Amino acid sequence: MIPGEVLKHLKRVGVRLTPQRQEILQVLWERAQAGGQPVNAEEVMKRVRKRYPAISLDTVYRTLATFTREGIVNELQFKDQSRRYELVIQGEHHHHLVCLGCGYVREIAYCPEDIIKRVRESYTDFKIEEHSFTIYGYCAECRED
Amino acid sequence: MIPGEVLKHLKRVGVRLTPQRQEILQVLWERAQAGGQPVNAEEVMKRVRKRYPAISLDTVYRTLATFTREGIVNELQFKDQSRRYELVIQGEHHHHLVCLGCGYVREIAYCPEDIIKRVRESYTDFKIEEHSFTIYGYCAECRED
DNA sequence: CAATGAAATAGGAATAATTCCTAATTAGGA
DNA sequence: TCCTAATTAGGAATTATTCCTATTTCATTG
Repeated sequence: MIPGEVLKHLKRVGVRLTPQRQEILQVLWERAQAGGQPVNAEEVMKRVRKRYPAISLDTVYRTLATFTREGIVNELQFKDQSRRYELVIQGEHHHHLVCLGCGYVREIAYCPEDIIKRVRESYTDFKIEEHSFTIYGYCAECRED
Repeated sequence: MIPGEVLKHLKRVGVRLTPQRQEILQVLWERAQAGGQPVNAEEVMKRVRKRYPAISLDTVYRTLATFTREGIVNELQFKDQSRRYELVIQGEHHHHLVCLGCGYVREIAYCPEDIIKRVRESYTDFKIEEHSFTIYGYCAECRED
């Protein structure tokens, strides 16, 4: 089930709850339940099409952008050039460990908050909005040595 | 002048020193001298063409990939979808503060080494190769409030 | 519960960034 | 100087994302 909170939030900020958006949310939710591997737009489209065959890729992109703007979704940009998305779980914050071989993503709970705080204090004219921290390497299956 | 060390390194690892590569290196070097704002491939091509009009974009991409592989260049991927590159200055390591308005990049010296260490220790089956840490926000000129 | 208007959608075209392909050229060791 | 594997130019192809526009629809209001 889609978290009721999210639906309430969308309603509150005046984002219409179309069936397409509900399906996309559903797909993201299922993904989060099934291990939290981030998805790209293409993948979201494929999954949504199983239940809603007419959805366009453009709608998926627009919706993901809207959800990102509303803080419901995180838009991730790794080195592999395609954006991936993950549902934001309430009050949770994490970073990623990405395998350069297979692309598998693991969450890491640590966050360099101390550095962000220091940067905020030393660059007072810069208004910090967000940050990304990603560690790349090779997982057990992909490493060669 | 291009750092002699880099040329030596390329020779040592068997990477041919073509005029195209020298020009690209020169451009990256000049960029580093002039404040260190990272460049994308298109920009590198434009600059190289001033002195070497025939160079192709493909060559620029290939060369930047080669340099990255050799550790001479850092390939950066910010949220704006285009890759940017910067010359690696010997023994120096830094991260970035990026303006979401104008794209201006500032270097930050702090690095979350402690976290990387901890991750290395707790995920022993994962072979860490690199990491990226970027703070996004708005610079003095672009912030609205 | 029907009308209405702004918001959202489908579908395809357009754009942007990057990579691929191939014949021709060239660096640099022998 | 010769030779060969590495590299290049140029354009085509691919991939990811955004734009465009006519049509549809949500959800508010009467």
